[in-house]
Amino acid sequence: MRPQKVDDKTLIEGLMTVLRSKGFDGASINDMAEATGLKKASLYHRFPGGKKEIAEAVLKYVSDWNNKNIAQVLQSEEGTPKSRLDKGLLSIKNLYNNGDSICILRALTMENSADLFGVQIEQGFELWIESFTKLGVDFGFSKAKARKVAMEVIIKIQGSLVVSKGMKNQSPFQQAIKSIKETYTY
Amino acid sequence: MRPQKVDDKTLIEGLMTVLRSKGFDGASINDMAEATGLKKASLYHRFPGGKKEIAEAVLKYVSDWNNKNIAQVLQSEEGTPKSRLDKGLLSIKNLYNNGDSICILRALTMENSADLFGVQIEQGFELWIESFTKLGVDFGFSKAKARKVAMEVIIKIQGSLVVSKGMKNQSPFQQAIKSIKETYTY
DNA sequence: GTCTATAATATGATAGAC
DNA sequence: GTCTATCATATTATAGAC
Repeated sequence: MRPQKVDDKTLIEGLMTVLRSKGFDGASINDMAEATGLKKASLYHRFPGGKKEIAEAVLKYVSDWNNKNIAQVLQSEEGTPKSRLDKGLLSIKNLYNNGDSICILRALTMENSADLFGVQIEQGFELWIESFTKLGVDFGFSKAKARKVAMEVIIKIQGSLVVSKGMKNQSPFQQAIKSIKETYTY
Repeated sequence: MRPQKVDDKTLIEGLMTVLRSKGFDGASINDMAEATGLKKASLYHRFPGGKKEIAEAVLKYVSDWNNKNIAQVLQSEEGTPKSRLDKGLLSIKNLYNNGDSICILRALTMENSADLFGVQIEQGFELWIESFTKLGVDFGFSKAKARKVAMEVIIKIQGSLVVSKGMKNQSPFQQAIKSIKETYTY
């Protein structure tokens, strides 16, 4: 065996970048090879199932990231609810490059990819909603109010990302993050 | 010349359905042929520029639709602001099949399509924002407040569509429409 | 204007050398 | 584990009959 040219994490992150900027149909194996520095056949060696397996691995990585940087941060026992909110929102800002990137769940929510990865996409959204709901409860909201606010938060993040990308202007996203802080602290 | 098999409007609407459910890269000319009942070569006859020209024609159709059903309705001289809001929101509900469909501007906001149709997409969002801003002014808001509310409305619509599609549940979209009415009437 | 047939290219995927 | 070479298929696009 030759030495591994690209480590797993770097590889997955490169693949994720391609998938979320081009979508499942728009991202060719060649695109992925160029982005990661591996050749097509090497990608097939590491993901024998081809493009579908690649997307599944990326979604698994995203799920792990969400658990670590959203769920665990927002629901941690340490720190005040406010400090956890700030930390979570900072992770989100970085995740979306301050409004310049698309959410990969959104990028994969087209007919073809939604058919293939519907469950993973659904669970991704669920995790965010549950995490923000629990945070709202810690802020003193009733369960019902907390869930309502959580939905509004997720919707605001997703919507502002769509608008920011469509209008080539990051401020809708940045404003949305600000207003989410106010939602919880006033 | 043989008789025209499909009229322009029916054709464009069929093409629009394919484009917004599969995206620019995901929609093949064959998909479009099947959806419209024409053969590939016939599509090339009517759109010599191929897929790009098809998408441009669809975006032109969308722009006209927006002018007629959003801009003109919201900014009409007739009726109360509230009645115009209700009429516009009803058009929006129908446009997105009550939360079951994706916004075509969103579907075409991927790297490839955004590069090709960036200006049209940008103008599409602009039109919505301007229209809702003017409506807000008619409701008695200051210009600044009206624009802020308009941005929140667009973001809420786009975000709720993403979440509804991702979670296979139309209620986020339906709730969003309700809450938009409240935004203007309380 | 629509169709069948076909060309040219891109893409997903595999075989086999190193 | 990575690579070059290759294949089969899908896709964009065109030619020419009706």
